[in-house]
Amino acid sequence: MGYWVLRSEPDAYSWDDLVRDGATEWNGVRNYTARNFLKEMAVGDEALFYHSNTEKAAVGIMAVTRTWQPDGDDGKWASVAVKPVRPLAHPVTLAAIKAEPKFAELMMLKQSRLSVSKVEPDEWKLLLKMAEG
DNA sequence: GCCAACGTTGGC
DNA sequence: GCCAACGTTGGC
Repeated sequence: MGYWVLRSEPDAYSWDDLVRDGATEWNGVRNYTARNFLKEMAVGDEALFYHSNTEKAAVGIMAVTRTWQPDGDDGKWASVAVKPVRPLAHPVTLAAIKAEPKFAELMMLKQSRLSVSKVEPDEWKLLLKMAEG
């Protein structure tokens, strides 16, 4: 089971949009590192939906429902299908993540511009604890 | 193949 | 609105 963070500007596509849609194709990623992570995703992997820019907080949990398929015409890019699992009881803000020493190695902090990043299992547990504990 | 210039992104 | 980080592009 893999764990991920998927970032989106809520003005462009938000958690509420995903809940309304019931599922979505996570496409439009145009960064090779992020693309490679999309290709690693397996059905059943879980991902936090992070609202960048205006909100700067993780707000919900998604599940991967289909592995990658080509995105765009040139065959270089990839997208996966996701669905909402549940909202977080308490959104986990970027400030809270930064304040926790155990997240020193968290990829979304170390590579702050990456729209798709990986989460280690122990990091995932702690994130959920902060969100729901 | 290297590296400077440039564009984009995201946080503040 | 600004700036830092970083990926991409283009000239050599």
